Amino acid sequence: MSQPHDLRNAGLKATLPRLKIINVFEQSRQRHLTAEDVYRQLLADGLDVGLATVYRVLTQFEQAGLLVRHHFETGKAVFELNEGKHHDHLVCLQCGRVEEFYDAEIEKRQAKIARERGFEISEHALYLYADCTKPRCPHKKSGGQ
Amino acid sequence: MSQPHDLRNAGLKATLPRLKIINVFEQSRQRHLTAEDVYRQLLADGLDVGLATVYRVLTQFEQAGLLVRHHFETGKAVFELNEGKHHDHLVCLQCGRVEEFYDAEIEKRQAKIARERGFEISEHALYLYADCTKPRCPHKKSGGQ
DNA sequence: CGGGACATGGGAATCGTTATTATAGCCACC
DNA sequence: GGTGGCTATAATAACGATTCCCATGTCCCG
Repeated sequence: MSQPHDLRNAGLKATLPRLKIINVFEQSRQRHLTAEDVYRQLLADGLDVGLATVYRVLTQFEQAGLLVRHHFETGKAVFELNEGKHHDHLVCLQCGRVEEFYDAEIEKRQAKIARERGFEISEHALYLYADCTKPRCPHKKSGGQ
Repeated sequence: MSQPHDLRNAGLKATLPRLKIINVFEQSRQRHLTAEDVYRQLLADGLDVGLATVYRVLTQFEQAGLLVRHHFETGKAVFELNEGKHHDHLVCLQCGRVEEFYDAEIEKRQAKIARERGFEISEHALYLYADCTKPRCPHKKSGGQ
């Protein structure tokens, strides 16, 4: 589990809510969590935290580079631990699970397209939405935490 | 401009708000409009329409396949006419304008990635977010119409 | 043209998220 | 180890985007 040290390195005080929030991500079997997910998990763990604090801390963690924020297509934001290696997302519309992938050729062509139009890519988001209707859909929609 | 017939084909009554909303998209020089954009344009055109109606109709049009909805990263939805040809989006973070592009190689590799993992892509979204800090940023944030 | 079904408008409600503010917790310094 | 000062927190209000609700208006088949 995360050490106070991690937070200090990120320029953040090691408060209980912050430590617990990092912990939720490290313990969760779902990589991608909404603010609401994190909030409910904290309450379930017996920590009486405010929803506003969860939002504030998630944003701070994103700015500190500890988390990455995604918007998928629902309109609600989801967060995942930032492990340094960029990847894109394949979202299964049947079970809601998210698979990650990386394709160097796609990355290369994205950069080329932007360059041709006189832009510097600052970030990008590639989401594939798929139906895995086959019986062997690898994931079940878990009831979650 | 759109005919009542178009709407009837889509299974929708040809009401004045609906006809006008289609018209706003056909007349606008901005391809991508928010519900608010459409609403303000209708008021400017002298049609006393309700915002709720705009949202309702945009959703109906999306379901009928007349419009496509995107979420970019702002959280607000934008709509564009569905002209049948798929494309991806390059979003300028400076001026808010959207450029469209299509890259066959990227499309091919997306399909391949999904296939390798046993998925059928039902739709996908590729957004490149860019800073065009150069003085020659090709678009100014227009006040609209 | 008239009746019935459906669409509309207006405002209130909802949802996700952010701002506000008085109180509580963290930690550098002693 | 205590304590001051500064920052983080909880609670709630505010917020913008979107949806719901329902009395009224509009469309269209006959």
